[in-house]
Amino acid sequence: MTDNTAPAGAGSNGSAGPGALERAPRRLRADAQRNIDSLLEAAKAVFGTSGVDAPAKEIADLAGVGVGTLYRHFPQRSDLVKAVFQREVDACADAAPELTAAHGPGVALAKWLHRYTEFLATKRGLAAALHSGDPAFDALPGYFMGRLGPTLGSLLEAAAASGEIRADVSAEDLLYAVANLCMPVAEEGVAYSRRMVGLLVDGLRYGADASRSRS
Amino acid sequence: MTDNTAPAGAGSNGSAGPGALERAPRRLRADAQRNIDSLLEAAKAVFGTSGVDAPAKEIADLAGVGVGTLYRHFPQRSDLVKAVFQREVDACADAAPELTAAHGPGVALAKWLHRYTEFLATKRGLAAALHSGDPAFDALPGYFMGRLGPTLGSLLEAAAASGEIRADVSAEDLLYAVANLCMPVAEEGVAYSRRMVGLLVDGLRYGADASRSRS
DNA sequence: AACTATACGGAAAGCCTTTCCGGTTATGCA
DNA sequence: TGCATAACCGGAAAGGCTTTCCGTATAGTT
Repeated sequence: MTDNTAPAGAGSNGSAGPGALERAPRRLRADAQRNIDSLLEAAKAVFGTSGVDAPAKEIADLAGVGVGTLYRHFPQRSDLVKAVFQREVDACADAAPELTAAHGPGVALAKWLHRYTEFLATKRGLAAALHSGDPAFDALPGYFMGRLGPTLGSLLEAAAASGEIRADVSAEDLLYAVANLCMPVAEEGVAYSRRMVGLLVDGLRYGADASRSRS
Repeated sequence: MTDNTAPAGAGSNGSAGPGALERAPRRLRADAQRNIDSLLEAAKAVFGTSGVDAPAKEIADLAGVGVGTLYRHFPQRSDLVKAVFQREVDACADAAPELTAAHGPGVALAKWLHRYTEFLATKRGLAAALHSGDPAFDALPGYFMGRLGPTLGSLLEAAAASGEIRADVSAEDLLYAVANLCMPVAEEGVAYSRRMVGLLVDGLRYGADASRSRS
């Protein structure tokens, strides 16, 4: 639990110094770090129960802190969501190399997309948040794209090069499309999302040769 | 403008008496009907400007009535949305026969799905509302399914029978999927939705023979 | 032990939805 | 035409949520 996720402000340190993890500005006061941990834990629990757009107070109460504290550490709701799911997003991105090593490009692509689907579909409300238009979630799409875009880009490129899929679909488009298809639908559950993403993947396969000769 | 849409309560009169259009309970008082018309007109305008989840007050103000009046005639926000888009949804459903007459089953299906896409994608926030989970919009998905489900069902059946698409996808799934794909995406506009729906349609074509022999 | 930068917590402000009811007005009847 | 009244109007009020703000408390330091 005592992970030192750097919230609010310490922007995704893509270009940090050598080895420096996130100690950029100063050391956090002990109680502050404790509260951040409590908040992340509480948020994780509440997100699972009531979705990512649960009332802020619910999270603060469960964490045993005031709402003021929550907002100071995570000024935007998306900051909290980002922090909570960061590890899982990373894991998703990291799964690509293994899949590439174990399967052909086309299969690797398909399997990775289904893994991404699984992640999104089981996080109640996450997919919706990605497209809500609510300014509170503004930063999320960018974060997802930045983290997963290159990963999917490589997979797509490889699969297209091997002629297994068409070459005219961008990684961003696909990430958004899958996220959209993972929106919860009345009654239906994850199974629906799986089916539809499968359909989309088949669509990628459909015009494979044509698009290749065209480009 | 002076259409006599029957709001709130006068459920879709699928089984009205002979010729009776919507005079079921009683005649509406003249000012009431006037206000309903104003509200519909205002809602249409505001939906176009600020999306379907614009503040109720904004609509009431533009219509020149109090919020109380709005809520009396349209207790749920979905009632208002439904009333505003009813004609367009009907037009969408009615387009199917023409398409069927003019093209082969596969093409007719594809063209109809694109027409549906066009409708959704140009109504800012409509797609989002369909899946928002917000109780205010609860009735919408059912309405769309009920109105468009049978239409798409026929198209699918015909296309599957002719072997142009696989037979293992339901009309409901597809309606939801397209609605999902029409969710607005940063920067991109309708073009994105068109592309992705096209991909999905290609997915339908992909396994055509396999699914046919399998069934 | 005392001092100060940091951080806490909840009250307050602001926005939105939804309900409610005293006042108004259209409508049918004499 | 004039009246009685059911139907309808409009906005105030209640309740919920987010976000800001600031007096108070405390960790870390000397």
